[in-house]
Amino acid sequence: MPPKSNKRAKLLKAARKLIHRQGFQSTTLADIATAADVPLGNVYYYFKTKDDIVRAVVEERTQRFVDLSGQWEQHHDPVERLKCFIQMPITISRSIADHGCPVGSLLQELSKKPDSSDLATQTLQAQLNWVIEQFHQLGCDDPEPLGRHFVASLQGASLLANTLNQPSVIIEQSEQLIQWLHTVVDNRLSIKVGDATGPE
Amino acid sequence: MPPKSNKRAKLLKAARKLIHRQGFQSTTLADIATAADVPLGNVYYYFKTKDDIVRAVVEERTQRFVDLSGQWEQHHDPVERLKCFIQMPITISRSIADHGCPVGSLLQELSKKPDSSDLATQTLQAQLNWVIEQFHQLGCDDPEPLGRHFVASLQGASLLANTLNQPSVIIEQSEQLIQWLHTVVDNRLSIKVGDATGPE
DNA sequence: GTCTATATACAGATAGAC
DNA sequence: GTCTATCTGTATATAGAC
Repeated sequence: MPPKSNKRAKLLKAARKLIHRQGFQSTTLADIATAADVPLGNVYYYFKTKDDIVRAVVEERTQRFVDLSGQWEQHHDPVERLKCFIQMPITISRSIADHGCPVGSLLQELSKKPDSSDLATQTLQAQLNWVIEQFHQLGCDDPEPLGRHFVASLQGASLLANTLNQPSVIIEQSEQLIQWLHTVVDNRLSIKVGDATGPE
Repeated sequence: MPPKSNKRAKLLKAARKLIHRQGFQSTTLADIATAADVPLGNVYYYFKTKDDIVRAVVEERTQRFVDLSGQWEQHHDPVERLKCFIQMPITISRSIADHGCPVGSLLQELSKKPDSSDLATQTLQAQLNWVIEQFHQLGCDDPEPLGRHFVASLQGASLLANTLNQPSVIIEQSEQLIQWLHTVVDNRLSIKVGDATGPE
């Protein structure tokens, strides 16, 4: 347990950063090795192939989201949890304006790669499922389209912020999304109040 | 003027298709040459470098949008023109579900390439400017955020349709966008009616 | 576990005959 | 203008010493 090397972690961290900045294909193993301060030949002790590295990066990102969303469970109101979700891209809006959404841009690249489509969509799928679950818990009759709109809005905002190189686009569109979220919740309440067939 | 070879056009067409399916970096000149039925060495007579090819593809796409939007001028109502815009992704929704938005996915890839950011964003910038102009002509006080929301919604929908491999996501989100468009127009009218400082 | 040196493959680009 | 053969660089991956 003790002197276990941290080289694998250093490689993963370097890979995550470089893949976000340069894309997967443009990032060479030599780039990653140099950034992690590990000799090139040693990389293969930790990862059999380059594909193994990107798989580890994606799975780490997915796990990170699972952990984060777990923390958000402390909020009893799903609306508050969804606002936590919106806060994510706002926090890294500078980085998104510079290099795109780390989830969305890698998804686009990997989805064009043969035999990688499951891996490609893994993180966004997890986010989408979680978001839909929140709308479900809010008692929305049809949570799927709402969840898709929610996730699509943020992905679209990220792409546009990247296009214009303006982090403010993320903030601006997030505000519009929060307004939309409130109208959705308000409509649902008014329906529930007047609808004897609703839950409770 | 007479027997001018069509090889350049065939190469461009093949490049457009392959870049959309495989991405720019994964598409080799040999791929393009084979698909266009042109010997590899002959490609360089028409395009100095591989970067020249992708530049031509992007500029062709931008020009195509300019031509299309020009046709839409026959509609006097900007709302009708915006609906024409929405119709674009719907028409190719199967293709988007399979390979992503041809504009958005190439943008993400090129924007990570050094010295390509202007080219990368060219087509989406043209679309965004045109959309904003429509909201401006509608008399909206603040057309920029509205235009960004409009474009972001469709890009987000395309990414999600690709993620889920479901063309229906495009249709579904487009319907939500049209509803939103109508509320924007209705609000603008009610404000204009009650606002003595408005235009006219 | 770590690292140097290198094998292998392939893609962009060029030379030069026709 | 067209095409074959090939050069050159570079990236993944491996061999094998330590």
